[in-house]
Amino acid sequence: MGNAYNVMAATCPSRTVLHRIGARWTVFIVNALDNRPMRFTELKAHIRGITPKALTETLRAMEYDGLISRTEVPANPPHVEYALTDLGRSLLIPLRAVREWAESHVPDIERARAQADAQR
Amino acid sequence: MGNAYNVMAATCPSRTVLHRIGARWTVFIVNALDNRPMRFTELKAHIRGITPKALTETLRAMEYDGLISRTEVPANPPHVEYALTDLGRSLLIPLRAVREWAESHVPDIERARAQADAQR
DNA sequence: AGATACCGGTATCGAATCTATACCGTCCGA
DNA sequence: TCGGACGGTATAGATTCGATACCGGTATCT
Repeated sequence: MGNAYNVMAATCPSRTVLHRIGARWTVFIVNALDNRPMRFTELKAHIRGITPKALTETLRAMEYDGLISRTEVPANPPHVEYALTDLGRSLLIPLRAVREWAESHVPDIERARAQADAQR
Repeated sequence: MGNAYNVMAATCPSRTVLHRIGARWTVFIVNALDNRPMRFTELKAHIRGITPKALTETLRAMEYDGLISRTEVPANPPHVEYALTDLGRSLLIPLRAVREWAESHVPDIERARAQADAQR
């Protein structure tokens, strides 16, 4: 395939894309929206410890990048729904793998840390 | 499988692991060490735009977590080699996918951004 | 009608983090 | 002995982040 972009180049647009994906909370939001849309408050409750400010900023950035959609539902009472777009769903595949790696390698990392601490 | 860790819980150890993986430069270093060890200066040249401070700090943290090894080679002249450990190589699989996603979806994101800009 | 609660956020401020830039000691070859 | 590469540190400034408080609109309860 050999595409034209290379994240190692400082000025390559893919660098800014990777920077955005790697932002503190993006991986959480993408994983949270895995199998259904969610509301603002619902996301905030689901992703423990995220502040409303961080949530708002990350959602806005992801919407700007076309990863999620924001829909004001004119029901009674009205509310807002966030959902993954097709692009966001394609990102879910690698980011779910990252999440799973993190969850399944906790003991390995804790062991490495303990060993490093013992060494000193 | 159903492991005991869940990144969505604020106090779960997997959260700190994910935070570490998501740190600004980890994904670059893991991808840079893909197929061979590298020296400090080599890494700095390869990952364009990284500062020596950021490189040092990220390498130290990754070594602490057991993702890379740091070896002082007593050759002439002596030098230092950084390499992925087995654990680091296992992380390479998801992080390479993230990198590839970034490199292959630049046009999609640029299109979304342009459309968002036009809308306002 | 008034009080209360929930939703989807903003505003503000101090703390932590990241970047840019300059510098440093050691080793080596010329 | 001079210069340069290597593997970093030190310092300062800009940026980002997190904690906390607040706010306007809409229901619902009494």
